[in-house]
Amino acid sequence: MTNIRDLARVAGVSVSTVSRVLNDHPYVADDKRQAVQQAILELGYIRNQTAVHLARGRTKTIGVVLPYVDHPYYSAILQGIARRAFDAEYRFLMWQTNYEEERERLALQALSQREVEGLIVVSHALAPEEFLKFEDYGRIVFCENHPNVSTVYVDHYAGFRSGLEELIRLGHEKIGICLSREHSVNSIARKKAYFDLVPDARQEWIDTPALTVEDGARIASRWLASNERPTALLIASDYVASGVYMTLRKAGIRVPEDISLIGFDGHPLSAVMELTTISIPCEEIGGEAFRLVTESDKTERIILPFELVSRKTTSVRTNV
Amino acid sequence: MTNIRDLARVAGVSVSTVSRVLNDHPYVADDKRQAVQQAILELGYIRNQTAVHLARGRTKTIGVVLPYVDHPYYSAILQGIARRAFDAEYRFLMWQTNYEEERERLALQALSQREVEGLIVVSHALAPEEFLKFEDYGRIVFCENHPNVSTVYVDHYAGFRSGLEELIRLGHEKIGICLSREHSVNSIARKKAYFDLVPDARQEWIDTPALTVEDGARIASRWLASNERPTALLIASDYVASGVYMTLRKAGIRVPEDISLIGFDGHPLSAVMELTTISIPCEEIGGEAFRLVTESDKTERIILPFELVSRKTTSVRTNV
DNA sequence: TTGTAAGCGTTATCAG
DNA sequence: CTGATAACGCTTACAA
Repeated sequence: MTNIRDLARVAGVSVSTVSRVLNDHPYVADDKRQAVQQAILELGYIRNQTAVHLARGRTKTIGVVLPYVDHPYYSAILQGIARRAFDAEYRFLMWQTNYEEERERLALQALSQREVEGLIVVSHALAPEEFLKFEDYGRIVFCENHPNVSTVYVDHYAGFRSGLEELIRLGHEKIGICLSREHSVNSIARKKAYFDLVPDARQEWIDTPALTVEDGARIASRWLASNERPTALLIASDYVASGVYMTLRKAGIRVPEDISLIGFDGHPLSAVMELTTISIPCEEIGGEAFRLVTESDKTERIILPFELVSRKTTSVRTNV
Repeated sequence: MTNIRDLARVAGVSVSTVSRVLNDHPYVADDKRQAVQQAILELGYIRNQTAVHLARGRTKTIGVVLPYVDHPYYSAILQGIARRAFDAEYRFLMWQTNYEEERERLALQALSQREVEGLIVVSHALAPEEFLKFEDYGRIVFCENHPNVSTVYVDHYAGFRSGLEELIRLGHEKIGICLSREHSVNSIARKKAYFDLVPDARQEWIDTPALTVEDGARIASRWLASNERPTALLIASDYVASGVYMTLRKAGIRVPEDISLIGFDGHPLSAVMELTTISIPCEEIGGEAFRLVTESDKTERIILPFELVSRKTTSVRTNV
């Protein structure tokens, strides 16, 4: 493999001059520059990035920790990261973790080993403190609301609150909620909003996990089988809400007459399904997280807005 | 930053011994091994992967080229790649291209610059030959059916054929198809199946692009507005099919009485929507592609199966 | 504007 | 089993 030294020899210059040409430095005489470029062509030289990384002491690569790729919320965030990374000529490595702590630790290890310069933690199982132990090795940005960390997030307490307020306004009293995971920060915030706002909030009306369309089907079946049914459901994901919606309709339940449904995320699917939803800017979360991890030099907290989008799955309570 | 030399000094051994300990080589005396391990703890040593990469001449990283992350087909493949990569202790860099040639070229550049050892090209805009020019730098595996390349794919001609045969068997004559992109290899194969099999195949009954739920809504509107309507639609993605389905139902069209619908991919959504679909093993495509790019040393072609899953959106033609 | 030479932090060969 | 020492391919003071 031809290297910078071969180039120098053929071009009749020193390696530093070659390096300067390669990096578009000023102060290189035109004839030398051309000689180097000529040699590059002649020898079919291609620069070895790994060597550049080592010599520069940086990789222009960040790491992304997320539980699943195959889920609209995460893939939307990833899309946001990918876009910004491309523009900034950064690369990123991804750790798809299934929420397994061991996998998350591997990302942390990569950070300490200087493989990546920073980490975007989209969602995680490990305690935030575990991540912060590695702060010395590079910036760590979360996409969830933890105290004292750099984070880009949506206020899920307020988000859920707005959904619940809407349902209460519509006359609903028996309201159930569906949470993605039992103990995630987001779920805890959402649960708090539920108990704070809904007088008749009940533990048994909290369903979890709510991550996939299949979860939606399960939640609907459970609702159908229960003897005291909520008249409204606030569901932490449009995907899941779609599953609930379709399964209920299949069973002859009328939405919104028999039950009101509100989803979350504002996924394009919700528009086509005419699902009332709380829309959040997923791509922007990813984009901003990328910005923080690469550009910011202090702990920053960015709160992105949500918006209640009323469509056809919510209405005034009509039954008991 | 403490390095291998510091370690050697503190442990009272040579750097080679340290390296041996680090790499679990045999032939290291127990006391020296322990001395090194002691030093590692003492100095809080962490190995620099970039240096390892340079010295070893390999990065244990592959590249993935794909147009969008935020699409169930691609994210499912990505999930398959991610899983296998994790197990094999490989990392991967992703180029999210929007089908822009310039972006695809950057992935190729990374291959030639030895940043990645191989490339999985899930879908692409550049001609396959452009990719093959870079074969010297590492293995390139496609997830589409091109001649003379390593590839993992589903026979989309046969897949579409099976869907069309089903519709014909059900008595449909006026059949339309929806293709993801106009000129992709998959679309060409599918179009061929259409013209080969459907006697009354018409150019105007081919709708494209069909990639997003919104495309589904558009396709449905177009169908509603047309004066000669197909009685059946074979749609290249479940996502799009869902959009078509919901939009038609909204307009009072009965599925399958008024129109039969078949989707593609076998996405979980199709089950909940009771969509007839042609199911393919997306994750396995990714997984096998990873295997080929990292393990195989010859041009290999792997054809993965599809399966027609009949559900509630197809029936015998009842109207004209 | 250019060149020399010392890194960057490892691995790996080869002699002992 | 162990240690010198030469790679790996590039960047970057520093001196000229």
